[in-house]
Amino acid sequence: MSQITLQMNSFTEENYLKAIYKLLENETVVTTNAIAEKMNTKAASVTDMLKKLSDKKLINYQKYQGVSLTAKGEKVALMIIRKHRLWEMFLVEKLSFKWDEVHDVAEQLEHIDSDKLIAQIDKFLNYPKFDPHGDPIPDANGKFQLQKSVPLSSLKLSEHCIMTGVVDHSSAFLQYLDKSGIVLGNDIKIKEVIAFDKSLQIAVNKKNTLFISNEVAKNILVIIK
Amino acid sequence: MSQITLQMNSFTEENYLKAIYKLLENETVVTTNAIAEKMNTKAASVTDMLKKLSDKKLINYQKYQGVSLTAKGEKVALMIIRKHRLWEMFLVEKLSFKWDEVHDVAEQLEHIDSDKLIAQIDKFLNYPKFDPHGDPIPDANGKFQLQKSVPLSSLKLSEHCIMTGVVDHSSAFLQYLDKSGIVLGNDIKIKEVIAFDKSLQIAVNKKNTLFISNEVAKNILVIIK
DNA sequence: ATTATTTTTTAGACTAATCTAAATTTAATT
DNA sequence: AATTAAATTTAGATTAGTCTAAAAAATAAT
Repeated sequence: MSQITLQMNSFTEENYLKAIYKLLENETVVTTNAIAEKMNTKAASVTDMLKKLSDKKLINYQKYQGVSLTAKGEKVALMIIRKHRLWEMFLVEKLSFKWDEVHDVAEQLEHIDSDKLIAQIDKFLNYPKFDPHGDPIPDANGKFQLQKSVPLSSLKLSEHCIMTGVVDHSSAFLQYLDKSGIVLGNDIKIKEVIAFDKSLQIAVNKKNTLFISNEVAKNILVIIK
Repeated sequence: MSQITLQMNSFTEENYLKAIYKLLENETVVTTNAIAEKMNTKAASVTDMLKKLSDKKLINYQKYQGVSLTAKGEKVALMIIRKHRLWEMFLVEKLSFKWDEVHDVAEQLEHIDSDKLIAQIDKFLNYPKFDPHGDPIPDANGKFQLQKSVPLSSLKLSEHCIMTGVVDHSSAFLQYLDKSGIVLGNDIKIKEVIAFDKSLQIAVNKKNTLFISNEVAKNILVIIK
């Protein structure tokens, strides 16, 4: 049986590209040592991989000069991040994982290779734009929703928003949200801002009115509608 | 950082164990060549792996004598089969994959390592006992449903079952089944029982509705879901 | 019961990803 | 500008999994 060798990237290559992508969010060029630290490996191993990724035209690399991603490399990285975040969403929304339990499993699931699978998961979740940590989920073309999440505490009176994530992942906080019926994707409107302590009166999904402290509001991430 | 070497099996080891398990369903001992063929590899590679699996006490192996699984090896194989079949079920039931589209993806998903994940998928699917092909799904202890087949004619209204075999093996009957599109492993639901002659209206695979006589129903063996 | 054939194993080599230790290049400091 | 320190790369090994070709064992056939 003939086996088409479709230019696939190994798990390891994918992980390097993802690490480089994340490091590039802060810097314009990333160093060998930074990658080694992030990947929990040694600089010599990184150098070897950089040559390989460079040969495959996934990164821009000149000896001793650090690396950046090519358009092709960035696309690959974004698709992995897309898969990672969609799987995290799936685990939380459909399989009742806690927000702090999903990472290790998503690290594995992000490498599953099936366009149909990820398209169906996306659909099953109703095309979420943010993952449970409030991070944006790139679409199938690698484009992000251009709005980024902000703390609920930064909103003004009568502003309208959608809950996208949390800052504090402690189970104490998550349990509080649970008890209060505040769930990812909820529509939240600021009904009153108490000047004294910056506590808020909010309407959740246009009916459930409740009071939350500024401390809580600072830990809830939202996008403004 | 100290890395605990938790006796994990690689993807490759898992695939060998699964292949051996499947070959053992027909034979009491399996040969190097049979494994090579199933794994799409060469006999020499198989020999190397057999030594490794034997060292890990996952198989019983004596040079030139073929192999069988140890209790430990069988447990590992069963857990992979469990994961494979649960994932297939998930893909078909929740993500609207067709039966013939699920295999390749399930081959990847079966190696994801997370007890919680598989427990939750099982729960999410409401603890199915059979996969979309009618194959039984081992439980978390590696036990299969030891339910015995009964004639379809013994079921009550709206009961749900899986076709497992026939009583009458005549070619006339088998041709009738073929023509009616009733295949081993099919999901069958009793939609109506005609009191007068005990004939049935059934839904095959949740869509294909047809009428069968009591005579036919007596000759179709099923297990109740 | 020998010989021929098939099956299985060994020997030696290859690739991907990693490592340590040494060499080289760049950056920082006097 | 010269020297020291830090970062990076090279050289050479290692491990998992694979391969080809040759050797050894088991099976089949005369």
